[in-house]
Amino acid sequence: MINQTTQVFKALSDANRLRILNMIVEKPLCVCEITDILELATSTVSKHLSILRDSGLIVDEKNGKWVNYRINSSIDDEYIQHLHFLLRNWLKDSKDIIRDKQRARVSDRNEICRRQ
Amino acid sequence: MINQTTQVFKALSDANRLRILNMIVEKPLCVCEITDILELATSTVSKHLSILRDSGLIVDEKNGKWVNYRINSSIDDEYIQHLHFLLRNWLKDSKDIIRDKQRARVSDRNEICRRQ
DNA sequence: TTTATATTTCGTAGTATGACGAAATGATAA
DNA sequence: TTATCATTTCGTCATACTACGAAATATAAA
Repeated sequence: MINQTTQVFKALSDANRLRILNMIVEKPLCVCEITDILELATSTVSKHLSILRDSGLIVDEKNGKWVNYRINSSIDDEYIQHLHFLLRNWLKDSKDIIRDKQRARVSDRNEICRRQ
Repeated sequence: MINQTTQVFKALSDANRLRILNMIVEKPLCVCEITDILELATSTVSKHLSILRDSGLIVDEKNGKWVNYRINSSIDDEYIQHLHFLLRNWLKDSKDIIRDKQRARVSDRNEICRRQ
C-alpha cells in the first residue's frame, strides 16, 4: 500500500515524465512522437514510459507497428485520477508544458518517425 | 514551475517521508520523537525533514531546545493542500501508517528523547 | 522471405539518493 | 562558564536513477 504510493510519486518526480503525462492528455502518442518532442534517445523515452505504465498512471495499446500511450482513465483508482486532475492544473501555465502540448496536437507520426 | 513540482513529488517518493507526513497530521513532533517511531538514525531523520521542508510540505518551529515539525497549512499553495488531503486518504488504511499515528498521539518527548 | 520501421531490453557511465556515525551548532540547565 | 541535550551538517558507502548506444524483438512493407 505505502510502496504502491511511493511508486506513483517516484514516477511523478521527473520533469520528462511530467512532460509526457501532459502531452498525452492532448492525444495518445507513440514512442517516436514523444521522443521527437522531448529530444531524448528512444531507449530513454521507452524507459520513462515503462516507469509511468508500471505505476498505473498510463496504459499502452498496440496499434500496428506503433505502441500508443495514453492516460489511464479507468476509474478503478480514484487517487490516480485525482493526481491526473491535479497535474493538469498545476502545470497548465508552464511555458514548456504549453509548447509540448501544442507540438503533441499537431504531431504526425508518419512525418516524424522515419527521420530518427 | 515544473522543477518545483518535481521537487514536491520527489519529497513524496520515499516511504519514510510519507510516514512522517502522516504522523505529524496527528500532532506536531520534534526530531527525536520521529526518530523514535521510524527507528532510524537522527541524522537520517533530520535529512528527511529538510527535504520535506524545502518542498514546502511541512514547516518547522523552534521551541526551546526542540524543533517542532508540522504540516504546512498555509493556504498560499492550493496544490500542496490538495496533496495533503490526497495523502491522508490514500494511506489511511495502511497498517504501518495507523501504528505510526497511534504512536505519534501518545508520544511524550520528555520520556523519549534522553534515551537515544 | 528479406528489408525497413518501431519499440524494448541490455550494458554502462555519471549522478543522485538514503543510510550511518562523527563532528559541529544551538539552546537549556547546572 | 561548563555540561547536557536536540538538531544539523559533513564525509562516506552502497544502492538507485537517468542517460546513451548497441543489440534484440516485433510488426509492416517490399
